[in-house]
Amino acid sequence: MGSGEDRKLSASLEDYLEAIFNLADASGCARSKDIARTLGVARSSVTGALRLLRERGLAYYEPYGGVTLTQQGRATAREVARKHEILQAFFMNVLGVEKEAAQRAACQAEHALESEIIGKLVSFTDDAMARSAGGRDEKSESTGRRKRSAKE
Amino acid sequence: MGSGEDRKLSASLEDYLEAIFNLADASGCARSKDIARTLGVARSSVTGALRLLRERGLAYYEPYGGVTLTQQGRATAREVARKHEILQAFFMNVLGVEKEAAQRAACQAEHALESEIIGKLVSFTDDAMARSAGGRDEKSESTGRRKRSAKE
DNA sequence: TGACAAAGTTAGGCGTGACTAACTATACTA
DNA sequence: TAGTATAGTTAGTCACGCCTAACTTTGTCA
Repeated sequence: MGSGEDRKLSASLEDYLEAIFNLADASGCARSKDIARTLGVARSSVTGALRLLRERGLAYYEPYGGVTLTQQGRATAREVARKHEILQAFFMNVLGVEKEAAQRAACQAEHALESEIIGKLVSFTDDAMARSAGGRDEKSESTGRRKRSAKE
Repeated sequence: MGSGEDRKLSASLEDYLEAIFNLADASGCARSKDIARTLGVARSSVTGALRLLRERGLAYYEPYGGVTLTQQGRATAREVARKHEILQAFFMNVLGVEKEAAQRAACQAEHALESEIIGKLVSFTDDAMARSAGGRDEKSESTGRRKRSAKE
């Protein structure tokens, strides 16, 4: 049991991972300050979280250096981000929830639901969208899952 | 700000409230031991939670006495239980998730979703059920929301 | 009515996740 | 290059939510 703890991540650490993933995706490198701003926590809380992610083998991180994710960290973050997108798409496109509220709800629910249910939600959302579109345009834009650039 | 704190309840306290509500519903009175068994926690954890619920004006509770909910406690518990039922119905009846998994997922998600989304989920689940039944039998059994005896 | 079992509480501890305050490192600019 | 602003870390604290161990209260029964 040296480096990579593989216990289930807490909701909080999943949030950090997702934030780092999105920031790195947008600007190449995640800064501690930006992570703090994104998640609405103090900078010192970020430092603590980064240490935990490093201990678990999910992030590369040196004090005063930048933060990047390990291969495993990216994989986990991508899974969290995927859940988020699927849930948000369901709330918006199927239930008709307004974007901000859908965003908030997805943030909460992404930690609560297992992959089995997420999988069923994807099929369901895609079907519902296809049904409501009545086949008139190209299919399955529902989950908006084609945008992430596939680095790694 | 004397007795009734009205800050948002933690997921944990919502669970306690729901358990007390269901136990009292089933057997008239919630025992500490049964709450512990229901939630899979130690008896001492229940004692702590009961004190918090009392401080917030949600439960009547005397050491070594029984536990009952206040009017506000019952209202809150009913809302949590309602969310649970709606979510479980959606997972089972719309997504086709197996009962145990739906139960588990509802337990997690009930704390994450606000009333607006739950409301939309009700309409959606009812519609979906009516659609899939093709109007052949009486409508809106989907959410199974007619069983709770309406005391108070 | 005294002994015993079951139920419940108290005390103390641990992990997590946040905070503030104060410090250190880094980067910018005059 | 010295001063200063910004970024990041460390130290200390707090609340929450759980645990175990030991204690107290209550109820039952011979």
